[in-house]
Amino acid sequence: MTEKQENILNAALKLFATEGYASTSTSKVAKEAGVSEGLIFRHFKNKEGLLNVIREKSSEAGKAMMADIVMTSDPKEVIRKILELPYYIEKENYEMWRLTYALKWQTDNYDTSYSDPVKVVLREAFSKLGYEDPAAEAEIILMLMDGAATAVLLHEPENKLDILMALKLKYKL
Amino acid sequence: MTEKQENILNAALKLFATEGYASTSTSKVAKEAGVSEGLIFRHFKNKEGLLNVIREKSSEAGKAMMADIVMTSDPKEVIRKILELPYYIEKENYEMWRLTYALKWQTDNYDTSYSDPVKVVLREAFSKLGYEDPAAEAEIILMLMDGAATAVLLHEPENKLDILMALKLKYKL
DNA sequence: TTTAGTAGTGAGTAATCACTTACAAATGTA
DNA sequence: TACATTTGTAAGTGATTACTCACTACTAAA
Repeated sequence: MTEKQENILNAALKLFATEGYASTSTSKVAKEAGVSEGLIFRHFKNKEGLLNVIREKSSEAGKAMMADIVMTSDPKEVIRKILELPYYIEKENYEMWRLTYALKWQTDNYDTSYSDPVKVVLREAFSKLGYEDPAAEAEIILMLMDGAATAVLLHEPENKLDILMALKLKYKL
Repeated sequence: MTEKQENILNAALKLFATEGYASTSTSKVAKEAGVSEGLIFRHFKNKEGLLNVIREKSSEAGKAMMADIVMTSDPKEVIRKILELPYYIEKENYEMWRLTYALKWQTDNYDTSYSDPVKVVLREAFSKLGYEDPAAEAEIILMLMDGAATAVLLHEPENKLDILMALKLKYKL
């Protein structure tokens, strides 16, 4: 991965995340990256290829975060880690997550590859804890995580820590 | 509102919701609506004007749904109604909500005008019920609603009713 | 019946789109 | 050094974009 390739990827991530994939032109990406427009096509074949590389990187980052959770055996620990995820997104990864969440609403684009294994682990966790409907509880936790991530990414509530505390209390963590 | 105007609005809503605002051309909207492209600009000035009319209609629909909740006095009833919202979205309104949720991720576009009053009512409700941190609880309910709506709109979980039941149980409704 | 305003169209417009091509510069490799 | 490959650019390409313009058809009031 050369320096200019990374410049292109960084510029594309920034622009796709803030202005949207469809409304970001390849010429704008090139200008932001400080390279000629043709270089984008040399390295990434086409605009979608560029998006796919970014998506793949994001997907890997997501899987890495989930991998730790999937290996956790203590059920309360599993739930705690998932609830904490949105509140420990690092500033430098905001754009990546914004883009990921925005792309969810594109028609073709629904990927369960790294939420499915978590769902399984969650069901086991709630089962161990004696909850009545572990499948429903797993779904609820994921909804909660999704809603929390959306809130953090879009309007960053000022009582973040209070919310997380109240959440933990709910699950007696 | 003439018939052709409504045709344009319906076509635009459908296409904006399924393919995205930026990647839907005015010519595509015109074709879908069965009118000349020029008519769109006669009636709605420009592409953004067309979107704004749709947005305004959606916003009114949203406010109407919230109005009932804001006037409810019984605290448990307030919470129940909000949690139920995503599970009673009518099929005919799916496109409207999909578009609303997708547009949230557009930069300029964060509108709290009809979630703010609900937040106030929720805080009161949790306060009345003796919860320790009503502000955080209100935020959590809204996150839950948001996550549930996202789930329903994007992948329509097959255990919808179980989830809703488990949710109600959590708040002793 | 004249007049005026609105509804509607089809053929334009310049600008921008994603992408290609021809070629030069840099880099590796024998 | 000689040669092959990769990296990079500038100037294109046709297609599509949002939008305009000149015009006709229709409706309603004076």
